[in-house]
Amino acid sequence: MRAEDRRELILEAATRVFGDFGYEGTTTAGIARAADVSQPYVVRVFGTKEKLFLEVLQRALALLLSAFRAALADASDIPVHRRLGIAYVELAANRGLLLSLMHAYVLGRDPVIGPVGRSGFMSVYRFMRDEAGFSADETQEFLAGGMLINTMIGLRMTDDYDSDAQVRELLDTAFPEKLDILLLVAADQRAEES
Amino acid sequence: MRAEDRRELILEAATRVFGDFGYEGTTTAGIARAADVSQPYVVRVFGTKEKLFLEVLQRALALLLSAFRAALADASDIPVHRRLGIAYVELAANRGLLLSLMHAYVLGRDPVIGPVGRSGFMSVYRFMRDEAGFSADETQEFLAGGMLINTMIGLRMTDDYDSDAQVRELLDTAFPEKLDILLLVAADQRAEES
DNA sequence: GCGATAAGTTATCGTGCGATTACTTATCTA
DNA sequence: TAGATAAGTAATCGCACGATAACTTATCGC
Repeated sequence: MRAEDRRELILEAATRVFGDFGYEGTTTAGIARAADVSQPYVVRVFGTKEKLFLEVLQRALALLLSAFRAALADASDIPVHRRLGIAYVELAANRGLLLSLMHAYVLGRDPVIGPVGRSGFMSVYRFMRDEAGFSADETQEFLAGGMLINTMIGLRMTDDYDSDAQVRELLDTAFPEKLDILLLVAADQRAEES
Repeated sequence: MRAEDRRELILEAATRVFGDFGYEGTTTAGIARAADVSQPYVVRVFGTKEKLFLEVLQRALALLLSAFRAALADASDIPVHRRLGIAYVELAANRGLLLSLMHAYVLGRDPVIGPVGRSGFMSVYRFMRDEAGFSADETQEFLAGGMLINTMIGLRMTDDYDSDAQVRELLDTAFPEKLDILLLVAADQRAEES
């Protein structure tokens, strides 16, 4: 296989594994297993685990912004707010994408990951303010909702959707639409892990 | 020193270190250094690193709920929403407390930490709904704001408060009050780390 | 003051990890 | 078709980590 294609496959696998286990909790061997290549190959292609994580973050952010721009450009009678909200939740179908970013967001202390996380987060903020035309208040509220969504995904709260009425109430409120996507992804994941 | 007091000192130190480096990123030696005891002692008191983290989480959650209950009981003309919001931000003065919880919130995949994180989060949800009298929508919005605050702390976004106007705008919006607490804690932290 | 118990430490061990080295296999081109 | 180049693997290394074992010091009741 061409190195470039293999690279992309490893990046996708790494996104899932980093999302599940976090930066420190992830091993290059785990990524290699998920990508069905040898562990040294993962290291050789990306140099170090840290560089691989940074590439995962950049790719995730690029996909996020690209999805937002598509949702913004897609003229329809649905209000922009809702269009962007739907686009965000739909990103959860790309397993590990939002979660890998979230892991970076709680590692601000790291001298390498910290600055990348901050600048990545702010590039989303800038998109909202400058491209989507949100006010500061609207942007704050949108981002807050996004962070709650990330938290629900990180906690795997959907696991308790059927068994706990209050979890159901919370998730129904936090995901006014497209909750079905999340429940489906979660079911897939549980199936894969067993 | 009495074992019970030493235990509490280690828990406080562990809260800070887990908050900074995450669960996997934290070493028992790092905690020992922060608590000024030997590494094996940390392990002996708590059994394993995992058990120590679980105790950190339980303590953090207990402090959080206790702060909320105090804010709720404290009769004043300030509306409940604002009182609870202020109480939450004030918890950031207890370094690592909110962040340790946040780290647990993105480790839902872990068979031990996952359930604890979910039940911890839901106990906050239940407080809002049952004790504070929030509606589902109000609770969702409050929690979303909380997750954004956690993210700002995790990213150490305050580091760029002075140098980036958009960061300033974001933080001023996300922290309508008591932002000063955060800026102060961040300054302390930077001083300590250098 | 002495034995027991509680509160610690130093030294060390096994292991899992990221990374390196040396090797192998396939593909393309002169 | 030889030989170069790209795409991979197997074997291994050094080390940092969590945990254990063995030892030391202080405190307190008798």
